[in-house]
Amino acid sequence: VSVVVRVREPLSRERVLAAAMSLADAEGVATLTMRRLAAELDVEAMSLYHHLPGKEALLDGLVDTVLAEIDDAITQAEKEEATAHGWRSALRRRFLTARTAMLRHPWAPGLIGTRPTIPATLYAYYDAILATLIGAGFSYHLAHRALHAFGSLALGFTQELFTPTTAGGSTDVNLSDAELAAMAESLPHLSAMVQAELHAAGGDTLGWCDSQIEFEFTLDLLLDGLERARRRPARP
Amino acid sequence: VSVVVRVREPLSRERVLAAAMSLADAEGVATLTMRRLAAELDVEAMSLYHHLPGKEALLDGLVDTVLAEIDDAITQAEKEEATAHGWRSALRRRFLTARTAMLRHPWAPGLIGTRPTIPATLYAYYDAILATLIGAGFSYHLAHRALHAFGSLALGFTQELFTPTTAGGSTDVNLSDAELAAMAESLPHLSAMVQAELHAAGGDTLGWCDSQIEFEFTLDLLLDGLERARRRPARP
DNA sequence: ACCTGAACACCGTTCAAGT
DNA sequence: ACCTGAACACCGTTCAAGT
Repeated sequence: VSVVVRVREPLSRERVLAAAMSLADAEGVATLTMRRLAAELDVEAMSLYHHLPGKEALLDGLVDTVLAEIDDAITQAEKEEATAHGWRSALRRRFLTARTAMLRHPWAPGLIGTRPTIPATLYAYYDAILATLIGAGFSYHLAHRALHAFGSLALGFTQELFTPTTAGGSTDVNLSDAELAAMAESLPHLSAMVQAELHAAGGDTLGWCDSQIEFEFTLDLLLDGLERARRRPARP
Repeated sequence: VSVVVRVREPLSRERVLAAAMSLADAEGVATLTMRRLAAELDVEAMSLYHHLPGKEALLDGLVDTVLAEIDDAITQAEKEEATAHGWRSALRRRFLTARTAMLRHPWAPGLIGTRPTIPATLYAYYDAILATLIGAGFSYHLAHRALHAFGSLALGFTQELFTPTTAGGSTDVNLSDAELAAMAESLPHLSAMVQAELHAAGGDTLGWCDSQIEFEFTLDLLLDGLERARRRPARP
């Protein structure tokens, strides 16, 4: 008899991280358990511990991988080209590039926000931002404040509290007339705003709360403010 | 024989939430398990389910409680007084008030950020912000963008990625000369910034990364930008 | 009605044992 | 060396049973 032997590729830190990455992308970071991840790799949960110290290390590894992805996306050519157009467009470009990576991995912001220690990669990332600011004549003091002001925007995401995707009287939401009336009474401005914006968007629900446009608006607000602060050299 | 009977106060949703609140404040939201919370109340874990449908409801309840705390702190008198001084100082006051509540409950930002559904209380909170903006002549469109731009600032917290509290060569950090040199080489701008800022603060580590000042700086940056956008009525 | 013990289906992780 | 089974100490939650 002839026997086909399916040789399993040996496990490795890289293979484990890659599997964790696609599992998180596909089914969310909540489903990422050691047992489930092991099953995905056709292995027992305990085998993972030979390549990673534990789950915390796994999560740290995921964050590092995403940060590396961002850095890869910001190619040298891009950096130089953008720098030629000034610090403002250089950072704008950088943050928007980071954002595309974050959109690929929707779980990353939450993970980055809850990690107990700052990943070492992040320091290099901020050093690069600082290089741009200092090179443009920012004082260390103002550059420092700029870093804080950017906050999570520097990594391409925002902490959105207000996503009233289904709060309005749009067609795809089933609210009774009574409910709509109650909402118009208890939340008059919110209701009016949703109506006005939906009307302006021509009933196009996609135009309502376009996160890309909102992101760029907020970013430009900050960049403009910093540019003004930069030209007003006296410290407050 | 005389018998002293210690009558236990009966459980209630309020008592459970209050206990959860103080447990989270004292030991962090991570230690908040149904079993641990029950033990704190001198009761079995399963008793909690008579007053709350489950753990998700418990967490939702915690968020609602914090939001109610913020709303209580923004008294009517404050609102009116602040409104008399314009939308800018009204919102500034509101967001700084929210911040004090968040400082009392450091776990709240993380919880609010990860809750799957938006708490109903939040809609009322945003309706009040909108009332201020619209009353000041904001268009619904610009007001909408303002809400997104505020993001978590409206609830008094920021997603801080960069907290180099111990990254510098400060006295309370034990870095060898070799490590310092390595850092100065790999992270030149970050090192220089930390040095410059520590020197400017006169070696006062407290003056370095004062989160209150950083918060107000970012907030003013946004408020100034929105004020300029308000006076430039044409939509971009 | 309110509270409870035992049990179920999960976690991350340890450890001794396999090859 | 790399992988594994069984076990431990936890989770949230269900359910039948107590009072």
